[in-house]
Amino acid sequence: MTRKAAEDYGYDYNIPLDEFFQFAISVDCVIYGYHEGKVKVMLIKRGADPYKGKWALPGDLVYPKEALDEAARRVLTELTGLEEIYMKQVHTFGAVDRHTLGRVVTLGYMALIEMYKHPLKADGWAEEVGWFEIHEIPDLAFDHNEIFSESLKFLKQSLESHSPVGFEMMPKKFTLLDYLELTEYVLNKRLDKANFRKKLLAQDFIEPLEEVQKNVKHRPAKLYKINKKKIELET
Amino acid sequence: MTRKAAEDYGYDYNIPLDEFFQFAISVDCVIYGYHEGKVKVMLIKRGADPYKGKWALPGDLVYPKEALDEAARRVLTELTGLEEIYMKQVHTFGAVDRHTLGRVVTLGYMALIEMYKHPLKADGWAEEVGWFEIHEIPDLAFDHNEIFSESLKFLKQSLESHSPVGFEMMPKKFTLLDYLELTEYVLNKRLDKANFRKKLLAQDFIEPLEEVQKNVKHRPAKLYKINKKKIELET
DNA sequence: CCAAAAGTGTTCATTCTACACCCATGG
DNA sequence: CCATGGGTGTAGAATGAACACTTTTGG
Repeated sequence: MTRKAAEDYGYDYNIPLDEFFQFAISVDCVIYGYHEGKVKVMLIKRGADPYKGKWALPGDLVYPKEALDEAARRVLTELTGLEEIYMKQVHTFGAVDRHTLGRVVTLGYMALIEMYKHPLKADGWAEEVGWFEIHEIPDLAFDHNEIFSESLKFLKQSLESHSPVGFEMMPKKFTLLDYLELTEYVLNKRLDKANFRKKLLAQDFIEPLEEVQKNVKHRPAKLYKINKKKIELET
Repeated sequence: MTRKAAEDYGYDYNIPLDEFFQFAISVDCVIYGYHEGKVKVMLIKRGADPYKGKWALPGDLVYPKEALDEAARRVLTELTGLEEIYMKQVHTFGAVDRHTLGRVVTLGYMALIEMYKHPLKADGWAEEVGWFEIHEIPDLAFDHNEIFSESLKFLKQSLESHSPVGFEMMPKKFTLLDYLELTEYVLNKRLDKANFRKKLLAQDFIEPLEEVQKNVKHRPAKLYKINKKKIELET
């Protein structure tokens, strides 16, 4: 692309247009899962410099012919083996010196998975994969702590307003008190059981099943499911 | 950057790393202003192809050594002559074919200005600058209608929850009913005057002045101002 | 006096919060 | 029977919605 061509397109710069086409784009995913009362985030340990040995968010560069959401979905699927993951773009970070390889602008995504489902596997550039409780995230590579914080802020807001995202971390059939536990853990505060139940059951996307818990040594809890069709109508 | 060097950094791709550094980044700003009861958005008319003659959001390519917010602020300042503009990154768009010049990923920003302050000026690549009522936005160039919609969604949410952003479009001293009018226009519905007052005055960042309106042929309204310090404490 | 917009008070309905209580199961 | 968690009811406070009313100015 010559400068003349660029001008025909409506640009008029003092530096050649090519200079602008030097960026790389990456996606970094904050993958949340719920396991035994705790919400955790999947991190990978970097196997090479920069930040060798540091934990980082899983991510990758976006291919030149790849859509942004597509790239995020690729990372998620490769890492977890799951399709159909809830995923949302949260914020874009692009400090000039955030990456040592060159100018890399990264899109932070938040993803929620049913943790028990996914077969953990280390990737090519990761030595190790681990799950960390969201309240005990270590120092991460690059600006990943900031990306994590933004995503957590969003997750908290969603749970506080009872918008139907937390369910993406639960199994298809779940009890209301499991979900209460998840919410309490993320928000880091106790909630009233009775009021929480009422609030949830008032939402019409949550539907009771005829089934109950098995093998518990107390009164078995009723199981519920999410009706995704009703969710889509709301938005 | 050679492939070997890239591998040292922890990347291992089948295509050379350079291939990834082909993107350009741009920022597109949805600039809102309030004038005579109506909220409007600033658009520029494109002077060249593609989309010659179409209205578009003001924006620009990000320079290789420039931070993202910095680029957005540059666009805003160049266009309006104002410093200190409220500005917020909203969403990033990057469909593969969204731009004819090459792969350009764009960050949508929302900005709010005190409209009466700014001296309108057409830019190099714009034939014309115009303000359009937010409920009558024409077909825009690129994916700019989508960027606009995202920003409007955010603005509506902010106003509904009475978070202190709409004030950025008002003069330093304003009446509560002016602000009511602004809110009604954006949300496109009538609100109860009395309840709106109570709600607003309950927020502690809004403070009454000793001053009142002048030259009106009815009971003059009290003027209020925003205490920015209190806003920062909240967030 | 009147017109016009500013500003207040009251009522009723809805939602939130706290907390006490009952229920079903395994052992 | 008890322990354990599941599940319900209710009273009082806080908030929201609707609407009638009073106040202050210019003319």
